Amino acid sequence: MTTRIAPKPEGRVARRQKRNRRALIDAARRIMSEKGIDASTMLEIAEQADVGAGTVYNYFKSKEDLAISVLEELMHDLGVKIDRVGNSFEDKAQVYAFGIRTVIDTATGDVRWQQLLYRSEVIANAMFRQMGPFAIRDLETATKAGRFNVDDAELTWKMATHAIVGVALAVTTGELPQSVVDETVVRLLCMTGIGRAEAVELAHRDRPALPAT
Amino acid sequence: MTTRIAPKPEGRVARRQKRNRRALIDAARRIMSEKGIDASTMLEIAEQADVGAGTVYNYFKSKEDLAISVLEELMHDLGVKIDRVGNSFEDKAQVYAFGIRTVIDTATGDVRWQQLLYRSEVIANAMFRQMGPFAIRDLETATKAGRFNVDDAELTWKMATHAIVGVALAVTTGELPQSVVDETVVRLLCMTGIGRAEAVELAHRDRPALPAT
DNA sequence: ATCAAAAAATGAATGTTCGTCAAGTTTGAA
DNA sequence: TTCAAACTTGACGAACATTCATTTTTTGAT
Repeated sequence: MTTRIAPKPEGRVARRQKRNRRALIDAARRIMSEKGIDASTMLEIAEQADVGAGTVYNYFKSKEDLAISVLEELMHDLGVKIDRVGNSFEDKAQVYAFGIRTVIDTATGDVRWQQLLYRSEVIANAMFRQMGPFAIRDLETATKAGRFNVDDAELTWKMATHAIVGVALAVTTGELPQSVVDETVVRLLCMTGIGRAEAVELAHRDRPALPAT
Repeated sequence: MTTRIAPKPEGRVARRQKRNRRALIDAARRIMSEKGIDASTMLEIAEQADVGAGTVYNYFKSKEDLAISVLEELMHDLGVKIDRVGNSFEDKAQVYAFGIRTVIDTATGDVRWQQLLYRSEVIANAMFRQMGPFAIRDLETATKAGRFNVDDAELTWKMATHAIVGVALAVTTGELPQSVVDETVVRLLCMTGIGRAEAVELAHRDRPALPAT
């Protein structure tokens, strides 16, 4: 006889807060993707999310903090999606190859990413943290299987994220042509200590499409 | 009998402009190195350079533009200095290895660089442009000599600059220990298509010190 | 159901900084 | 000396991130 009505595992407040947080991240992503992080204003984001200007600061410490949340979510989602597909490969080296290939394709192809690349260190860091667990695991697995030669997977992944963002930015600005993507994958694979010939072979295997957004 | 006094190849204006430009870049470098690019104000830079606030904009289109000039000069100077020493090596692969090693050591060791790393894409781009002529030439020379296997040196260098800045930033923030520098050089050499064993050997050869600043 | 205290939301106000501009100064040629 | 062009200046406007006093909503005790 403690309670007759169903227990409330989550109050109205919690729900509203979840809604607000979600609305803010969605609004920020839309606006920041369109105009770039710096050119986006907190007021516009708040309006788009339908909350007061001050409310944003109940949820995020600063504009930078909000941008980081946006980027981390973007990276997290892509990481999970890649991981689901990638696990189907037999060759463990191919798992990593598929992952970096897909990230680069997304970074250079998805308009939602392009404006975000201008804050390289922020996006690279988000990529490092959110996709790192998968990428580092793949590097280590492939090394144990004798395919790669990587003893500091964390460092290798750190280098890879920054290189990926750098190339994606150069492609986006037109400084480098889209066609460098292939060679970028090859170079990143070379970084794992396999020779170039093997890297080329690995980079050119057929790969499945990602499930749609 | 045209002029008796020494010819004036350069008027007072030109001299003042040279002084002002120099003073501005020096002031900007000092202040930006200390507080970071974003936290530096144009007013403080102008005062430090002893010119009016508006004058800065006669020399630089914007704060960003001034920061780029600072970084390009920093990169240019280091590039030239490295190039002078590097040319003494017989092994062409060693020239490139020495170059990237020195850049990383400087980036992680010189306090004047540390605050600047937070604008990764700007500093990586300055590095790409100013040291690119040397680095790309070295990559191509070593490839022709059969030491490296690089057919798109520009891309390889683009990736290297971003990776270097990324690692340097991680070391600066304490996210990665200083000791990763060795392995970073090895990975960057791997990127050139030589195998890992050779990269390790190349990275660990003795190297001469740079002449002091 | 009522109410007071706590939590959250609000948007007007604050403070900072970039970049502009009208007014003043310097330059060097005539 | 005179003058127009080029340069310098610092006060100012506009934009924006963040703060904070107030108002609104929620909570839980009675």
